[in-house]
Amino acid sequence: MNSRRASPPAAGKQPETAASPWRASRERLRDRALKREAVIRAAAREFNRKGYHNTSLDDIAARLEVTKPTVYYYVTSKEQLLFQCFVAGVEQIRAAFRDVRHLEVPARERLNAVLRHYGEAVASEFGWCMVRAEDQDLSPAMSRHIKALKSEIDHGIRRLIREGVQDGSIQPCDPKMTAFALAGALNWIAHWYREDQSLTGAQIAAAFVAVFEGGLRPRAGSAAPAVRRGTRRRPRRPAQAVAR
Amino acid sequence: MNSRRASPPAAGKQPETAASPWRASRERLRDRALKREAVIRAAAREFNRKGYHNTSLDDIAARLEVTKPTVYYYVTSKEQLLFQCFVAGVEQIRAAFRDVRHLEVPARERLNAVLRHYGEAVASEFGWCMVRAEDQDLSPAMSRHIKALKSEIDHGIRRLIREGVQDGSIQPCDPKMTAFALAGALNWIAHWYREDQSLTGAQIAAAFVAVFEGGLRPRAGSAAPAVRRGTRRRPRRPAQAVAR
DNA sequence: TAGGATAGCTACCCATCAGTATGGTCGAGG
DNA sequence: CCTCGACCATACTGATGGGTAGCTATCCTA
Repeated sequence: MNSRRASPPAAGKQPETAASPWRASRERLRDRALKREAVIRAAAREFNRKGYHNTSLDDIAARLEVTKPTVYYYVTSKEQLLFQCFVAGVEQIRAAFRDVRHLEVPARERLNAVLRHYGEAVASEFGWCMVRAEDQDLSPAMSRHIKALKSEIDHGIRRLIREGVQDGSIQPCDPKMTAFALAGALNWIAHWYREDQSLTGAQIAAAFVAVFEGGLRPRAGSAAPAVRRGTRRRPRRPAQAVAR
Repeated sequence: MNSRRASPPAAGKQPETAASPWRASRERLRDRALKREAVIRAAAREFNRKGYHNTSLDDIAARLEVTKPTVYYYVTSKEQLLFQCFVAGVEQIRAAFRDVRHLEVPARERLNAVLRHYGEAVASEFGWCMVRAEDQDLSPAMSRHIKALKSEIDHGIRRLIREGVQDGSIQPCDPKMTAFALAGALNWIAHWYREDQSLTGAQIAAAFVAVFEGGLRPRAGSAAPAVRRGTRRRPRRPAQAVAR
């Protein structure tokens, strides 16, 4: 992603982008914050690939072409690493809420805008960490912190739904369940996006929003002509293909 | 830790149901399958509480008031334990597909029936394992197996969606994205159901299906009267309550 | 009542991995 | 040139936990 400082290639193996800042060994910039950020990103990528528990700090260090104590020079623990990844992801979503706060459009459109950003965040490199950071893996303090952030987002969605119901732009519904359904669908993107990147996060989010908006049941005046029955029994395939 | 053998109460702590079969010390049924099932269920419960990696086999054994080698007497590895839990959950969903196969109703109703069972399965005690069993935690062989099962379910949902579009009972849409959205929302139940069991799995699933069916956008002839604007800016709360 | 199968326990091995002690290198300032 | 501090490596510790070796107790069968 960022090949900093004019050091030619030197790292010819991993197709990963983002050459580590340490490579430019001579003119190494001594900007702590930048390196720390690189550590966080590397951790996010490894967590994303192998999961939190299957990633050792040696792995992360190796990916940066440094050693474990170097990683510990920038973060205090593995747990903090996960937490930072989580916060990085969540911050994108909080920004989405701030962005729509001042829009003078019906709540449903504000909600859709948030959901689109939400989807992009989940498909981003921090998406996995954000979605999968489990309270069980963290100290009670950090667990509380994460829950609070998640709850904030959840209630933000619920509020938009309530407002939409009030201003008539959203079908009357249970805000809590609806928020769970929407957020769940988007969160789940993190589970399959890694294996199927045929669409961008924005495209997926847009497709999801379309599904949420319209619903499954055909609308009057929509494309589908009528309730024509008939195709309800298919010819019974002999053996269910389990293939992949 | 465990006072074994005919000791009446001794374990007065956990409100958990399902007393371990070992308690009935005298007339203990020597049905391997039953005990093995108890091991699987205990594992599912512990995985559900603390996550796969944070659960040791000693934990599971302690919960059953036996020791680790006893657990290994019924399963060959921790990995297999997770796999069995996964299969137990997935089997409920496969059964749902079989059940609706012969219904003579529009595909949307068949889909809804599957989704309701799906939701119940996710909220069941195996839901967590089914949803969270990660290929990274399993051997390549089991990983492939799990992927195949997941793919089978995914394609089953897609097929119902396609059939619904054909028979006119479902709004035209992209079957793949729609299936992902539906399954994602339902899968995500496993993440919050543990902490919020105010509703049963069936109730949640029904609520979700209602959201999916109707969509967010108000329908003509529905409750919401009109597009009455007005409430779009709230009085701006002073400090966003992050509370829980 | 001997003998085998079943079922469970104690005690152990060992690989992994988070985290650390310690010491070396390099640039900057004196 | 010398020293200080920032930065990073080598090499270690300590604990956890998956998995096993081998003994023991009970029951069923003959």
